Amino acid sequence: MELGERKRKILKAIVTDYIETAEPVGSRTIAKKYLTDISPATIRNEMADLEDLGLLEQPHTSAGRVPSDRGYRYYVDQIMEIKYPSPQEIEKIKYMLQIQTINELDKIIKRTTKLISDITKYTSAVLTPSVRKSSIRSLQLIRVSDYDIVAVVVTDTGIIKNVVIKSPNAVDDSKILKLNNLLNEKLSGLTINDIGLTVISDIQSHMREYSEIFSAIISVVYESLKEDDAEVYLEGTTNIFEYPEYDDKDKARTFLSFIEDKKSLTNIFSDDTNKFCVYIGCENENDKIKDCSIVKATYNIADKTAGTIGIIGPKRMDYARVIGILKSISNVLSEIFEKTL
Amino acid sequence: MELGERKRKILKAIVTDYIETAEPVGSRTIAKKYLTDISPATIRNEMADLEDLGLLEQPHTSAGRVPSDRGYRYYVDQIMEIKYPSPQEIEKIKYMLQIQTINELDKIIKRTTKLISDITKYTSAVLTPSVRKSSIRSLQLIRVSDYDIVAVVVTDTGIIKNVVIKSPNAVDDSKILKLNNLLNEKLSGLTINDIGLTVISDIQSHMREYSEIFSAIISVVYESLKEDDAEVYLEGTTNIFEYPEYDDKDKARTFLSFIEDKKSLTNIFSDDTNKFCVYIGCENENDKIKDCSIVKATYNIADKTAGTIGIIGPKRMDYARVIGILKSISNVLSEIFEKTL
DNA sequence: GTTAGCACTCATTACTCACGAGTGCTAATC
DNA sequence: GATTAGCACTCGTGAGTAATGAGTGCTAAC
Repeated sequence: MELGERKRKILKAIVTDYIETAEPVGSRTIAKKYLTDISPATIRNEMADLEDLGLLEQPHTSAGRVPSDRGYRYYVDQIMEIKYPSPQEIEKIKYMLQIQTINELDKIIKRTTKLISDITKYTSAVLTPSVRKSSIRSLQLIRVSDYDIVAVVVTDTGIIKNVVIKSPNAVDDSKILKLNNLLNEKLSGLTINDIGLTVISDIQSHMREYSEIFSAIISVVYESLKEDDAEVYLEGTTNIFEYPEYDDKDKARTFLSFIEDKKSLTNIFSDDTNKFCVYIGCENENDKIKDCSIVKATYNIADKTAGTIGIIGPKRMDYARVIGILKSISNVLSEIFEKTL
Repeated sequence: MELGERKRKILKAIVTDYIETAEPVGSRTIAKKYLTDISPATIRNEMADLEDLGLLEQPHTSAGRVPSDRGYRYYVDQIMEIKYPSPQEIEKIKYMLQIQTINELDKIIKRTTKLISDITKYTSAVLTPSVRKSSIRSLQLIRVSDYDIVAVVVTDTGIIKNVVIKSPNAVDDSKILKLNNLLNEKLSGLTINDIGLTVISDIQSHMREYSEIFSAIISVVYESLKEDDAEVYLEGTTNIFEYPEYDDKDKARTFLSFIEDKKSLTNIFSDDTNKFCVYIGCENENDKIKDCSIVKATYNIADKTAGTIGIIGPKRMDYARVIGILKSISNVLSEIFEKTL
């Protein structure tokens, strides 16, 4: 859709003002604050056009205009200029994410989640990397007691996963060692999806003597790695109370109950077909967040897409700023995780 | 405080009715629903007495009475009879907690959290066991690359913890093996608090040749185990919207922002001096939850107090039922965890 | 094409008033 | 002396009304 220069300016003014004030913006406000050289009447005409185009909406006859979902979309795609954090701010972000002594993957991701919600003042969500999409770097069996084995899987993305295995018959250290070496040799480098029947039966043929223990191990390990284990961390869930759109109890409730449902949240954030993505209002599939917007970006571990960071908030969101922040933090994270482990 | 039989009955009626209806209860209601043989006027006199004793409160002159914090306390301590789930229900709980194929500690605890909030309709919080209070059962080093080691610590309470260690100089499998054996021998059976300078220097004396690697390992492992790693799982946070006391936006917000602050939550729930505990309203130290109640109970792993389960909700809470449920679930959990790993 | 003027719409707020639930007190009753 | 009926009083709640003002669309003039 091609828009004249003046219409663009008016749309921009409306979005900007509405993001700031949360009040429908009228023609007079625009003429006074944004476009001092045109009269309110002209602006009214233009606004009527923009409404006909579906970019603006009127809550009721005697109110000003509010951007529609399509209006926000046009603003995001065609008008807005991304506001990136300054180099100093980015340095500060880097510093904040690595400030502690213990800098495990998990800790950094948790810190990132908190940081995003602190900076943006929206609710942040971060998806941890999943074992499923990673390949196995090392698999180690630890004998805890005669019948208890712990399998530790380390992936190329730096995830460490533990699986407890109850062995059907007693194991000793030498058995464990043999199994260990074999499994490691056969499985390392493979992703979960690579582990099929051929691989399993290949290992099995080398392991005739311990077949019972082996099948106990392989089934539990496989089961545990197969399940989608990506988790969503959330922070700043109560930030929504800062925004008048959630003054209404039911609105707040709907939002929070959506947030509480980790499954659908995981679904949305595990889709990493795009490095970067904005969903505005009814562009969201889930009805519960038809009046929210989601902005998300992926981050890499060892140069491979591993997880997603994002925020969720009211449609009336400072897109330019949020997008700049998320893109920057996503870069910082990928940089930190460039060499992992 | 000694109360006459009739006063006890009236207090009980008021608490019961208020818990059910959330409306201040008047003398007429009591005379009609609970104590049909006394007249409203008599009940009014008794209620005035109970108010003088500080057990009841009046929101305003022309309203009925509401239990005060002390009123609830008296009810919980002296009047209420705990409503335990039926044996069938307890069987169902057991079943629900172990229904999945993968029954790791973590999964069971998460399921417990969800179950509690589902059954009680309040917000549930469960504290995971902490490494700090456990003793080390096995410590295993895994060599992931020349400079990367993962230490896996398994405790007697079934916690498995991973620590990533960057070695200052390259390590090979034989070094790892030696370190492994030594650390295992020296550390297993000890709690974190037991690991002092004497133990460390003892190991160090056996490890002159690898002193650099050793100190890298021991410092990171120690650091990581020392930090309080008990986590609080939450479920049913939006349940509060069911209760009219949180109709007010600020009330809901205060509650949720308290819930979001994992630190203070962990603090409250890590106190396991009592196997079972109820905090009513202003008995809570934190101002944010002065009009909430908390009920909590500890659970055991391998016959040792390991964590806490609990709920948090409005003071107007079905104490008899909640207490029965939590005590039962705590027992079920301890039973499941009797033999761990 | 732009703008001033004006009638019209409609959410918001303040105000009033009747209603009713519940109390405390007094006097009569058991 | 304890219990109860009767009654005046309090106070939150909800309905109804009117004034206010922000903002619009339309028309006619510039």
